[in-house]
Amino acid sequence: MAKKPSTTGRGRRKPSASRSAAAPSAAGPAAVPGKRETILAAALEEFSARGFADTRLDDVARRAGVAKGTIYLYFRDKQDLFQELVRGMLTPVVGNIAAMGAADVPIHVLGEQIAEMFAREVYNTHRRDVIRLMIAEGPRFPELAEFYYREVLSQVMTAMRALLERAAARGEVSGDLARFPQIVASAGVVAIVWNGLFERFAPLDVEAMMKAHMNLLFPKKPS
Amino acid sequence: MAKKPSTTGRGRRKPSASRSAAAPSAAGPAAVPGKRETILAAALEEFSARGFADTRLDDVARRAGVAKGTIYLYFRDKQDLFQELVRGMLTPVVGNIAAMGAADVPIHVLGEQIAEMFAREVYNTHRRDVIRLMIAEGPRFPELAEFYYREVLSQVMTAMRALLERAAARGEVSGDLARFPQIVASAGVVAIVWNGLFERFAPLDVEAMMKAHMNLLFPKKPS
Amino acid sequence: MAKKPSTTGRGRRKPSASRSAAAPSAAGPAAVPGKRETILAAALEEFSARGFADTRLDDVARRAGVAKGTIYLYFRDKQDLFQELVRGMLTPVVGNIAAMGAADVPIHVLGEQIAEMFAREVYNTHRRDVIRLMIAEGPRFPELAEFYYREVLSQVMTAMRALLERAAARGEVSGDLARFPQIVASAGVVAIVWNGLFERFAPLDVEAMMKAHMNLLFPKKPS
Amino acid sequence: MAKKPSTTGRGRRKPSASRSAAAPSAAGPAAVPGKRETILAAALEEFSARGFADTRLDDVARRAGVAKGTIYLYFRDKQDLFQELVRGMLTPVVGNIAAMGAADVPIHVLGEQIAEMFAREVYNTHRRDVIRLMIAEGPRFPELAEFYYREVLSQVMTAMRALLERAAARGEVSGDLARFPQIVASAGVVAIVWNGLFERFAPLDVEAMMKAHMNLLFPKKPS
DNA sequence: TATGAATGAGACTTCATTCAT
DNA sequence: CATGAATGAAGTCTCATTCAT
Repeated sequence: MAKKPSTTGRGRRKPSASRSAAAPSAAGPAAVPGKRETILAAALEEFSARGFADTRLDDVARRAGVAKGTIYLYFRDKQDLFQELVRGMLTPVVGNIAAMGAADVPIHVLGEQIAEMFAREVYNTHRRDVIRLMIAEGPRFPELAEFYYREVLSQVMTAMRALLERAAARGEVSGDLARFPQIVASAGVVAIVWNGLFERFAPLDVEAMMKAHMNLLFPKKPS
Repeated sequence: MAKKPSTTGRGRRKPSASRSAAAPSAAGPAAVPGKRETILAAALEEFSARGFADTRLDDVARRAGVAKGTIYLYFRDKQDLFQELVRGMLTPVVGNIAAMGAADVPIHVLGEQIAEMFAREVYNTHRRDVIRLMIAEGPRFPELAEFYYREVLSQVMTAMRALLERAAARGEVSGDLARFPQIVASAGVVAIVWNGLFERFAPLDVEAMMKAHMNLLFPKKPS
Repeated sequence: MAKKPSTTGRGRRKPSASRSAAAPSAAGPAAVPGKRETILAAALEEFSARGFADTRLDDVARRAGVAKGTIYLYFRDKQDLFQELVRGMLTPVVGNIAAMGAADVPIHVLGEQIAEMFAREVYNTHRRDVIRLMIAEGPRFPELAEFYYREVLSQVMTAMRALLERAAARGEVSGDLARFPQIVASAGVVAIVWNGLFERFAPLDVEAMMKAHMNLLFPKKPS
Repeated sequence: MAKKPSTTGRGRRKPSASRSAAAPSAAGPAAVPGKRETILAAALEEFSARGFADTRLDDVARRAGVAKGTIYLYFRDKQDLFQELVRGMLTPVVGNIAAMGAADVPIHVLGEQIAEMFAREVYNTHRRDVIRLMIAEGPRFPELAEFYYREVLSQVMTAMRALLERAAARGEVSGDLARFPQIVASAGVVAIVWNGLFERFAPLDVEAMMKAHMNLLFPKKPS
């Protein structure tokens, strides 16, 4: 970051465009269909490996097999590329959770399903890397954090809360859980963070831990 | 960082010292007693606000009220400053946990104590910021992550595991918890991460959530 | 030079390439044909005037009429620029001497030819400046000195030795000269050094001195 | 070098003192008798090893066993230290040559004596290093070059010229030599330069080369 | 005299962004 | 649409010099 007014990089900052209007990321050229995706895929690799600040667009371009200038045909700037990456990766999962809340299965079954879904759809996916990025760079991208909350997390939370309230009404779980749905996901978050730092020498088995956690939160026979 | 490993330039390159021993961060000039601490405090503010890469030593210096070069009297370089900051902040808490494992109180009481201690000693402290930094920058500082694990976390884990195993032997908790002591801390971690991103518009009450979590993990009357 | 071998900073450090292969100086962008040469010419002026350490790339860039960053498109760093300059200037002369040894003229004629060639091809040329640089900075560039010896001087020496041995066999010169071909060139070297220091107030006529020297080493009528 | 006006280093330049008046180097404190010499000795080592620009006063101070500030009690600045070093080392040899011209021995004997004296008093001495420094840094120290010429070289030249003119009058040598006394010393200069660059892998036997040269210039039996 | 902590100007190098082709 | 050479602002680190003790 340079000065307060500007936002990120070091280079010349566009003297215009208040980061909201502008064209590229909104619509984008539809011409070569795969190119935007190619760039996003390359960006994912690079951002995951180095974080936002240390990723060079040169490397993204090289990895995507395009010229550096081409990136600017599809994205306003580095930050826009980053945001579009996160947005594109995380938006699709929103539906999943809402769907899970629909089925009316016992909470302890649901817990296992959630753990499995998380492992399958998120953890063993590049989405894990994106969430890691979100966690790491989020404080510096308030806009993005807010977007992420609004478009993704809040919906997940709503679905979870509904689901937990129903279970509470049935006497399956404590009402506290509905107040803090984050608790249900906490093992997953910890796994992402932990393995982000210590995987090399102290790896954590995400799914096993999540299931253990679920079993504690939702005992099978509360008899 | 900018400069490079080349070999000629005006200054002779430091004979290296593999970033660990070396003078500055080890002892440093003791002359003005508070100066090192002043710089560390300023660094904490800046790193917390902007992350590692975007923090300018110029700003650290200005905030500390010293000249830029002075920083280099006490720290080898920006990375050393960062590492010393993390090290200095987190090392002191190691003892706390070990101490808690000693007392032989019922697990559900211990849970509350842990939640309180975490809120008091970590969350409502600059240590929260340092942990946030650690989480954000850790993947790019393998050395630091390793150090942090070795000096801090592994000891916490050991103490927790011991404590949980004793409780399991007494039939107070499931044996699964001893396998994943991270679960006990997960609410705290999630709180740090969550508030790091969403505090402005969706703040999370850490202590309340941790206590709720503890009550779920360690029910008061398992009768 | 300033920056350092650290590991974090914004830019990923170049995977190194032991300062010899690597891209820039090898091929470089061929686009604008003259740009590399323009930069080298500017570098020659600046290095000649100030020496390696005191030359600012800012000045080189200004003189070449390019932006500072452009230099890094063609050369890895300041040292690479320096080395490429020396290499490019001196390599071409290698052939000259070898050619002179071919003709089988009396040694005293050859001596005059060498003196003339030296004056024309080296002394009254920017090559004089490069040799001056080589002499001044060589001790700090062992690699470059070695390269220079291997690619240039050793070949010159070999040619000279052959030439002198033939003359010795014919009884034209003492065998000592073949042991120390440097002697034949010594007047030229001294001229470069002398005028480098004292030209303003005590200039030395190189060609005259070299011819005088040649006449002493190779008397016209040894009868 | 910073800007044209200033002279060398990078640090704050004294806004005053036109490098000529000022106290330190002129008289210097006489108090601790050896301290000035200690510093000069340390400076010799460092300057010889690294050249002017790359020598750090920190290292000079450390080597001399004094504090950095102490250097400024004896020398105005880095350049003054350098100049005093060169001056102090070379001034003493002035007398030697003048003395040699006095004795009226045959020129070929004198030649051998000069070669021996050079090897003994200069080459196998730190004076070699100083001359190397003079050659390397001279172009950047016009004043020093001038001083060196005025105080040392010109006298050597005068003595040599006289000596050679007498020999020429006696018919021992060509009159050309008196025009270019530098020729007599050229082998010595070349040796210093050559070994400065290539000693590691192609060392040159100075004394042998000088004697060979002398024998060529002053044949033993011109009968 | 001597010290050595502190200063801060300076220079190298990087890389986001632009724009002529 | 695409390219990639060129730009130049920015930031880290160095070290000559000062000055309070």
